[in-house]
Amino acid sequence: MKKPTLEDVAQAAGVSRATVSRVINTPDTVTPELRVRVEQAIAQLGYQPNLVARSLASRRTNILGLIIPCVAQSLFTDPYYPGLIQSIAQASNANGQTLSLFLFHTREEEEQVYRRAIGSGLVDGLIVTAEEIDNPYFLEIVEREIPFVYIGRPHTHIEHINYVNVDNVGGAYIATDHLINLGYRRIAMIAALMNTTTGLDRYQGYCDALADHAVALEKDLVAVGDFSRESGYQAMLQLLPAEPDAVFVANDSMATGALQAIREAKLTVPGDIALVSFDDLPPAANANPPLTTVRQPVHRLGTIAVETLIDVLANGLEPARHTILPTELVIRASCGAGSRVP
Amino acid sequence: MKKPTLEDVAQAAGVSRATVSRVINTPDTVTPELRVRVEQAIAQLGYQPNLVARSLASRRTNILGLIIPCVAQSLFTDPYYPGLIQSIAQASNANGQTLSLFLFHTREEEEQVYRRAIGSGLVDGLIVTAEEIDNPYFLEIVEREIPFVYIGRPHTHIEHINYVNVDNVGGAYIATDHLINLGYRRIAMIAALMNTTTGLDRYQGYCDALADHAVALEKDLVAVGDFSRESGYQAMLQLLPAEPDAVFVANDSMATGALQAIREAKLTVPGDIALVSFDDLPPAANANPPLTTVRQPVHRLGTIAVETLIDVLANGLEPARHTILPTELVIRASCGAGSRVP
DNA sequence: TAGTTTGCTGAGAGCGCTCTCAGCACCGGT
DNA sequence: ACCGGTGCTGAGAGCGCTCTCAGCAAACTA
Repeated sequence: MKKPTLEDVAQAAGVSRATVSRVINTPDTVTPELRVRVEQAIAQLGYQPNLVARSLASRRTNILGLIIPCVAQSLFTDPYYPGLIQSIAQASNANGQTLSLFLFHTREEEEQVYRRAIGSGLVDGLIVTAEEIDNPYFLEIVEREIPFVYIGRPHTHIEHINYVNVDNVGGAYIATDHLINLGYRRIAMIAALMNTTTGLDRYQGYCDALADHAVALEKDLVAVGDFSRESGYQAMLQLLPAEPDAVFVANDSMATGALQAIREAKLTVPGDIALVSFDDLPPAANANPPLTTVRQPVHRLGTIAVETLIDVLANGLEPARHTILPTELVIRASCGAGSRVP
Repeated sequence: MKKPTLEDVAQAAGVSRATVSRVINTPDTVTPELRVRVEQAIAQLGYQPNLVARSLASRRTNILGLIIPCVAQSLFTDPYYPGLIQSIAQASNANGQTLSLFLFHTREEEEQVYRRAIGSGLVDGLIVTAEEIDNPYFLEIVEREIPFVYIGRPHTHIEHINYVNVDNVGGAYIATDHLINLGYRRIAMIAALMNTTTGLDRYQGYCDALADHAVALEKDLVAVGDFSRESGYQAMLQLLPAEPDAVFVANDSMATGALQAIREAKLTVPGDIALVSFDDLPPAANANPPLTTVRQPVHRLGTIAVETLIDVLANGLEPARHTILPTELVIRASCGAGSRVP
């Protein structure tokens, strides 16, 4: 049995195609009597509109694309992306949109995936995360004026980009500030990828806090990782000889790595070294000891990204929308607050 | 500037629409001379086919749907799904398909999401994970003969379901068998949700192994969790009074919870209690001590699911395809192998 | 009463593509 | 020279929907 079409419903109800379309899309423009007849026909035939045909005719697919370049497999190891994907999916549902996921790992995949996401008419708009700022495809999105929202902070040299981001500078500041207030002075940092704005901003906040308290920034108290647990472990190994009394780590995953390095060095947290990190994803609360960490509102990040995109779709690209979400320090055991007299 | 269409390319190249279409879809049926002319026109105009129009005409969208019911937020806490999503995305790319993600958390969302995924013509086929077996929408997929692949083992009372699964019974068997061979005798199990086939199968493997070695199955050596870390913690608490010398835990997340409960009881792993779990996701290797665990090939699971679906799409529903992937025991510290003389 | 205005409905023209089918040139076989 | 292939191409009919616009009756204004 073939799927019924608008035409079939129209015939069954003894009206025109246009009227059935109206009953579905703008019910209040149809006489109640006719509407009921059409609704019955729809129910009886089990009619469901064909979204593809609708998209072609209306030039609106109601599909949102989410682009995530899976550099360094971090999608797999860091719970940040699952949370983001989930919230974006949820927000898409709430707005009646379908979500298409564009992940890629290699350059060839990237080319192919972007081709499908851009200019094929498949998606109405795009949410882009963690893309390198000078990526040619990313620039193409901007130039072709495809409605999109960036998650993160784009480089400033491109104007009029819609984005939503968390306050990384501020979060890193309060984390470092917290350590200083607890009386620590040799505060190290395990920073992250300095070619990402996130890595840059968190380092910035650390520097700002030190400066505001007139604590000198020492070169050998800063190590750099790549957000992964393993890199946190290595960075901590590198930091240990400098004998820090506290470490601010740019994310939770690296902090768990650092924790292991400290444990293996027969030192304790926070007794010998205090730790504060960033993200507040599940590993933070589950670590031993539980991590004091800066919570970023991942869920709101996704929700607002979708809402911003919907707004752009409805009201045009101008003016550019920017949202910076506040962060919050979650105090647990690893910073030594409570066990310590400043 | 409007997007160029087939018609525009045809005019620019001085051929018919049909010929341009052929150059794009079946290039070798067109005279080289014409083909070159068309290709130049395409390049010059920057033409890209409109996928929506193509879908409507060809009745093939090349979109695959992935349905994940986010019961109990486990998508967020368990790294299983991120890995699965990633592999499915990658396999979709490799097969020139676009992936649409259908997640939902509430009943209303479920209704809405399923409506969009089924019968709207949006997707060619579906990959369904972890759905309750008596879910009405799931049954609808089966009845309407929508091409789909189930990830997991469906209940046997529905025939002709394509599925791909890991050998949960076998994996649980080798895990338990391993503990028995190491000389443990009071082997407890933290099982998982007995209304899932995964939970059931892993329990089955445990029972089988005990039976084969003539070790009695004791009621108070079995506790049940829901795959979450927290439930593993609770289950371990419940098990502790029965004084097991080893525990087989149905997944890694619960094992990390169990680890914490054991640590808090001032007992050591594997000294006082040995632990073996299931999954081999990142938390397993990163735990303290590292977990001996049964590795399931998550990546292949996703790849094969996609390939099976593509096969169904190309060659029809019959016969039903079943794939069971083998599991493998990864021996680390938590089982006490090496430190123990059986 | 005539002339608007208003409110619904149906006809029909697309949306941009695929795909069948007829048409036409050209081939070799007889 | 005739005929049945063979290989390409173009015309045109959809795919299932939206949306404009004309048409028409009822309601209002003067």
